[in-house]
Amino acid sequence: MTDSVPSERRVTIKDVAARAGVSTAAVSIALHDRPGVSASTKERILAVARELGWRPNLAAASLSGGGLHTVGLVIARPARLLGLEPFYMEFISGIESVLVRRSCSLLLRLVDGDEEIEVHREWWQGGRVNGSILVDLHVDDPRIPALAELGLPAVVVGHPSLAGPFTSVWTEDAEAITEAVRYLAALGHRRVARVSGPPELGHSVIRTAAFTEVARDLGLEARTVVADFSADQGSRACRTLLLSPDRPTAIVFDNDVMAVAALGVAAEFGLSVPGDLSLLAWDDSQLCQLTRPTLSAMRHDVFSFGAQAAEALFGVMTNRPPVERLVHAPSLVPRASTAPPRV
Amino acid sequence: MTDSVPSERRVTIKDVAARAGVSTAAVSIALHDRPGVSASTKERILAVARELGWRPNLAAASLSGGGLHTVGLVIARPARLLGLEPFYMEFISGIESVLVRRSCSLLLRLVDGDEEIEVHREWWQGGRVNGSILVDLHVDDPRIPALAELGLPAVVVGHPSLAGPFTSVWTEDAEAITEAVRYLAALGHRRVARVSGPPELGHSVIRTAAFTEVARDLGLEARTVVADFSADQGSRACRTLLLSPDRPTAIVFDNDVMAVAALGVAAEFGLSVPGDLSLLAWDDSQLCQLTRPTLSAMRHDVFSFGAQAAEALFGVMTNRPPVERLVHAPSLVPRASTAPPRV
DNA sequence: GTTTACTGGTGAAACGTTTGAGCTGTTGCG
DNA sequence: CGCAACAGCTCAAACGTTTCACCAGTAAAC
Repeated sequence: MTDSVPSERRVTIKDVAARAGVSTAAVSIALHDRPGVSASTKERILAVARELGWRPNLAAASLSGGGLHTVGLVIARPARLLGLEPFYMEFISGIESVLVRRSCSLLLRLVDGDEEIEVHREWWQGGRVNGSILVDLHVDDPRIPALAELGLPAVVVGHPSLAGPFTSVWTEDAEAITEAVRYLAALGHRRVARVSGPPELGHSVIRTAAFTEVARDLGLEARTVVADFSADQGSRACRTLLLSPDRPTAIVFDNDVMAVAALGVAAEFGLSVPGDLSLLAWDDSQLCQLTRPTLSAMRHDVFSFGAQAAEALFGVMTNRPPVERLVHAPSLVPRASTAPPRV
Repeated sequence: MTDSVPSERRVTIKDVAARAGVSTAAVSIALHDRPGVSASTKERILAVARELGWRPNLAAASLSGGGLHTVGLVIARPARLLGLEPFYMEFISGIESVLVRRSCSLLLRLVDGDEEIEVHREWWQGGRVNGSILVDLHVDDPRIPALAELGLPAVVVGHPSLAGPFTSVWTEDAEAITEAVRYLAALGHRRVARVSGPPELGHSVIRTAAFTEVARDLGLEARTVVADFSADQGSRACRTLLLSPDRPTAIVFDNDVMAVAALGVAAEFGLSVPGDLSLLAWDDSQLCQLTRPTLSAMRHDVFSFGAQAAEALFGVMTNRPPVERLVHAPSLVPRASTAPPRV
């Protein structure tokens, strides 16, 4: 194959201006649909721009402070864990669905440790993002004060009580887990357990508190075992529970991957699901419908969750007053993995 | 909460220069570790930069043509499908593992239709990316000539025969599927089938050809049914196969999601896996180990695949001579879903 | 017929960095 | 001693936009 010619010089706003017989300022104005040029010249400029195949150089634009082009997302989880977890990809899809309409792109970074703040600082001070979305909110999250001081426009995914001065988007976890436990109680379960995500995460704490409270109210025996969302630790946690003297007859999981893993553990133990053991997943993805038995789950529209976060971020970036956005409460989708306990 | 002060003015190279008593040029030189300043001044400059908390403004840098900061990735699949498919997130993780070491970020875009070329054009001409990774290569892919003409540094994930002038990174699919079919034949299967991905994809074509060829060589009865990687279509394809007069005793899938779905279909039909039907997945992710029975799979290290692609891209961006990189052939991981057919 | 207001535009500075040409002072060589 | 070579540094232009102050013309108001 012949080396393709790397094409002529990049066409700039200057070229458009020259060809249209106006100044670059006029071109800029026309392209942004701002008042200052007549309708006819605007048309002419736009036509020329189209004809020449002009594309904005956003590096230049962001240097001189114009436009919103990029939002940042940093995910701080071990890379290997991310593959299986459908959550993030769906969340990202949701974000993108909003960005695309605004011709905005997503800058993504996966980090292992706590270098997240530094990444945000580089991005923001480096003029590479116009705003960021913060996920996996911790209790007393150090990112909050750090990013607030930077003046970075951001939206936090997590409960407002943890979000400091930032706009936050969250789901009503407490309510959802209450619904879940009530449901299990209604089926007749008296000993329920929960396998949670990492206790540093804000929503883990919230769910744990609500879980404990509703169980007490209903007079159930309840315990929570900590895991980290991975299949491995989910299995381990499940084994721990099943080996305990008074093993629970129902288990709620903080995501779907762990619930799927638990299905395998139940098989190991020769327990039938849902006969001997009921399982309830969280973050209902297609995963839950692929297993046999299918998994009952707390459904949560992650896609539109991401979209909401992005919308909120645009609100912040365009200086609309901050709001707290409750997306919705996950709702119970009963499938084949939950049933009354055998007596 | 009080509005946090948006912090003082951004600290620029000029501030550093002033404080260190040198010119901005000297600072730039020192920061890039280029020859032109003495060791002592360099030290001084770096110290001042650190002290002042200077961060490079990459918008400015890329305007004046310096440095490699961003690589682009466009994924063109329906957003909803992306959630479940572990492939991309793992692939992205692999890319990131390389980028991070070079302080480079990933610009991501999900598109629905064929607007991908336009996105690349905007990114490249807009000075937002220094190079891109192309995935899901089609036969006669229109992106190849378009991007070649742009002069965009890129790496193609797919077979070199489809990559035009670009460096390509690929896995030896033909070899792998040959291994898979040989394995099934060795187990005693005489009627094998395959559920493929979309036929537009380059690797679908390659796999189909190889599958047909090896089956003929081995004297097997073979057929391929087309699907699109989704659980839904995977199930449908599987049903089609199981309803056919001479139903196959073994099925190979082009990804893992469809194989998992097939497990459910087998259950519907009252067929035991692997007794009545052997299933073999592709792109072995943790998903394959979560099911009961666990799924035999063609393992493929997607993470390092992504890493390789990123490495290759850096090669291209730094003008190292183009090479074709074979990552490796997927290898068979036998688990519980494959066995000799019941007679 | 002068002032006022507005429309439609221009010119130039600014954003923060890189880079190549040029300048200075010291050292080495003949 | 005179000149070349070089290290170490400075100057200023350039990258492509945006924006703000300003100006010319025209129309409306008085």
